[in-house]
Amino acid sequence: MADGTVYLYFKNKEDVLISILADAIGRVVAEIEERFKTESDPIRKLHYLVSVYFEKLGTDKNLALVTQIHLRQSDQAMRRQIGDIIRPYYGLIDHVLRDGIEKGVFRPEIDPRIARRLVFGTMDETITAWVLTGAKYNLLGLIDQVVDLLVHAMKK
Amino acid sequence: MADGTVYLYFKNKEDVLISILADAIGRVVAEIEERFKTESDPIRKLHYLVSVYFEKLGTDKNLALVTQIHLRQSDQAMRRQIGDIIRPYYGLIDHVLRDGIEKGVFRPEIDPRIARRLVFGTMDETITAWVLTGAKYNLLGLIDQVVDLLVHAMKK
Amino acid sequence: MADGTVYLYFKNKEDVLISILADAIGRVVAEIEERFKTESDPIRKLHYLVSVYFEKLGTDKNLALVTQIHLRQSDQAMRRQIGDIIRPYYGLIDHVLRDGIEKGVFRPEIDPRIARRLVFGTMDETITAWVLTGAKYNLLGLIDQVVDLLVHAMKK
Amino acid sequence: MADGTVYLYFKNKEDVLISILADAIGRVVAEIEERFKTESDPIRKLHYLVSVYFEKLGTDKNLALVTQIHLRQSDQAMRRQIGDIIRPYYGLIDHVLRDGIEKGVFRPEIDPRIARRLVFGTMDETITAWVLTGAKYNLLGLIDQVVDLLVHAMKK
DNA sequence: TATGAATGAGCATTCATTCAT
DNA sequence: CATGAATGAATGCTCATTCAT
Repeated sequence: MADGTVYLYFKNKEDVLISILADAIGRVVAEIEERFKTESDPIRKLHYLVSVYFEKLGTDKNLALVTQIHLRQSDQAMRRQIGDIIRPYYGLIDHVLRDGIEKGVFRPEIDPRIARRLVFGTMDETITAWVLTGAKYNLLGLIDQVVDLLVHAMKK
Repeated sequence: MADGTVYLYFKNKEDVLISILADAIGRVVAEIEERFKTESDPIRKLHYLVSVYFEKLGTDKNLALVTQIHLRQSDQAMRRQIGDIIRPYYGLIDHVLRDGIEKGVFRPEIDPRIARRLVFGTMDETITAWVLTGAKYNLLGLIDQVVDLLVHAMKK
Repeated sequence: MADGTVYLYFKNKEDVLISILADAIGRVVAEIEERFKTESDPIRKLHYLVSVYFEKLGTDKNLALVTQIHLRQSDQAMRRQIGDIIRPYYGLIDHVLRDGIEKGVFRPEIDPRIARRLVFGTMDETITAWVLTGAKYNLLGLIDQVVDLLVHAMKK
Repeated sequence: MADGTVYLYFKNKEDVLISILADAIGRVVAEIEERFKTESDPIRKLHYLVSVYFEKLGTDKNLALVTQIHLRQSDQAMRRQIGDIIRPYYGLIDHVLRDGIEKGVFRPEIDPRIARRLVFGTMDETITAWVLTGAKYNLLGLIDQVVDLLVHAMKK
């Protein structure tokens, strides 16, 4: 595909990266929401929250490069757009946390906003470390250990 | 300060950013190491690990902008340098985790490498979120809640 | 032509200038070598050596500006490249000088290295003077007089 | 001497280089003119013309660097000044040539303007080659061979 | 007189974007 | 629809010059 062809389908480079992110996050969120319809256990929900995200990025190195490397070089205007796109996923994390608290599985004293950063930050750091090594090992093999730590952080 | 002035003190733009990071991490690590000489409780060590880092960035918005925003736009060569600079801090995290496991405070089954990403990823995400809001609230007020989550994630 | 366009065809500004020189000298040398195949008289060879060089620069003011003005502002690294490019032409001068001495046309006591500087220096000075006047007169009209001086300098 | 001190004595960098040249050429011209008062042989005059110039540059590498390298990077305005400064030396060359023709030593058919380029071009090329090798050999050792070639170029 | 830290105009180069084909 | 050569705004850096001390 030639350089110029991109501009037939996207407004600019920003639009390309944003679209890739929006598409990926959209699928992740849709898949998780679908699953949540039939899943009520907060811990299994949290496990699913992490595994779908890891699967999507862990099986698509280029996508991971976009989200963990290229999108980090964005300016303020773009960062706002990124925020808008990720918000639904943040919403799912918040939902799981509140649900877990409500159901007496997670500690009621945790602040969902801070716990959300724990969850997303841990995932993000794990994926970035994996990308920067050149995706040499299997990211999916870390899911259980990551979820175990997150669950312990919040559960009663 | 004029454009050219910076080149009297730094080799290039990369050198400016790297020097700022190296200086800050150096101070953080030195301060923590000093404290660790008289502190043996892994949980209080972890608290200190987080608070010194938060204090350094939370009281210097420009430093936080450099570490959370500007340094993220770096190329591969620079990322390796950044890795070298942060490694001592990673070493401190690892030390606390191993020490906590040895002393029977943290669960022996946790993988320190993954737990390190939990610790650093949570801190990083928390600080980035703070910077992106324009540092409108006090970052230091989050220390106890962040540490509480991290401790629960790992303790027996 | 826009600033950036040149970088589609050349590595950098140095490459532009060097390529122009290499191309010109390459043509000059090829033309002279071709002629030398059927020419055995050293004096006529010397005449041809000068006239091809003068013709190339004397009919292309921009080329002359590059060789006599722009390429003189080069740094040490570039000067070495220039030396490598001009060497074949120097080789032709040396060939003519040695050939002339062998054939008993030029004085055997002349040092070819110094005589080469006489030949090239005279040509260079003549062309530079012409360029600096704005190429207001016909350079080619000087060929016979220049060659006459050079021949007398060396012949028995 | 500090950077700024230069500007107490010279208008700008151009002025520094120009002054160095003017001073050197001035001394060379004065010395030659002095000698010419008691010398009437055109060939010995030519020899003196070359040797004083070679001596001045050949015993002061920095001066040679200025005249052969630094002054070549000048712009049009500066080149005119350089021309004005060298003109007296050109005048001496012209004088010797005309004198030699008048006295029947040099061939009457030579054009002094072109012969001047032969003389100056050969000297210039010889000195530049010497500077570019790092002044590793003794320039003065070439005087006799250079003058011999120049004399043969022009004498009857 | 002398200093040298600070200056900022100038320039080579890059790269996201355009547009004639 | 697709191309890719051409574009030129943006930027990192240099270096001759200035000026407060």
